Amino acid sequence: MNTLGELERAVLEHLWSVGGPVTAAQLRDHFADRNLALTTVHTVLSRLEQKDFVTHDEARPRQFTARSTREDHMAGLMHEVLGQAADRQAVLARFVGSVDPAEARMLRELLAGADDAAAR
Amino acid sequence: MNTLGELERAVLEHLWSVGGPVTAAQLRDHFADRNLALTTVHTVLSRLEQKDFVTHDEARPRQFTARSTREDHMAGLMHEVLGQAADRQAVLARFVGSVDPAEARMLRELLAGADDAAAR
DNA sequence: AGTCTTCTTCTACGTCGCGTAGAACCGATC
DNA sequence: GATCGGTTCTACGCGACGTAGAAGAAGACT
Repeated sequence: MNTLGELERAVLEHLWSVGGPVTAAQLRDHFADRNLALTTVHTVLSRLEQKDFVTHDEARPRQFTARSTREDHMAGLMHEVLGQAADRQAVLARFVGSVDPAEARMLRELLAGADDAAAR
Repeated sequence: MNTLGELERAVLEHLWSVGGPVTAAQLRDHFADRNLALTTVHTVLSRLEQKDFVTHDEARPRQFTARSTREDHMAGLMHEVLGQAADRQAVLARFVGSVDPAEARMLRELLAGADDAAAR
């Protein structure tokens, strides 16, 4: 399963919110409060790369980018959890049983749309 | 977030599948292939207790029980993931966008029911 | 009651992942 | 080719987890 450390998560989060490519120096500056050494940022980035969350180009100041969007990642995590369940339906039932009403309505609409698409 | 080790997970899994109370000795026997010492099982159980996944009674050979069901636990995990998302709706959209049709239909029914209940 | 047996708790060690960074190395620029 | 910023290598400390021996407690047996 997914297992990211605190800093790893924070870095990935920043890559997501920026959306585009980011250099190690920019990351260090973004986390100025933590007073990180540049090499620390590089270490974290390379670990994120090993875990396939991040890629970098070959430009001289390396540009790092998140592989997937935050939303896809999280939806993926949810599917990962669900995938480990023996009784998927039971889990889904508990899950939707405790989403708030506004989100429930949104889910219904989304599901109705999916149905239309499937029917066509 | 939730972070369980391999053995911790396996033990919890067994408690879930048994459903009822289980002794440390029974657990050791269930994992006979691993050749675990009883104390190892106890350590794992006490760590699971610290993490609030397990309780035990005061009977002489202690009886250990999982606090929540597997389904509730997993639904809870899904909510935990969702709870960390800035844009919950976007995540939900991706999520339901990739459930298989049968499960989508089930979800629609469940959500319709929830709506009825909320409307009353 | 005193001891034997069994179960439980305490303490500890090895390993691994992560935060952290110095040291060494590489590529461009003056 | 010396210098300077950027990159990779190597490593250390710490906390979590698998693992279990040693010590302690609660009954059982005589």
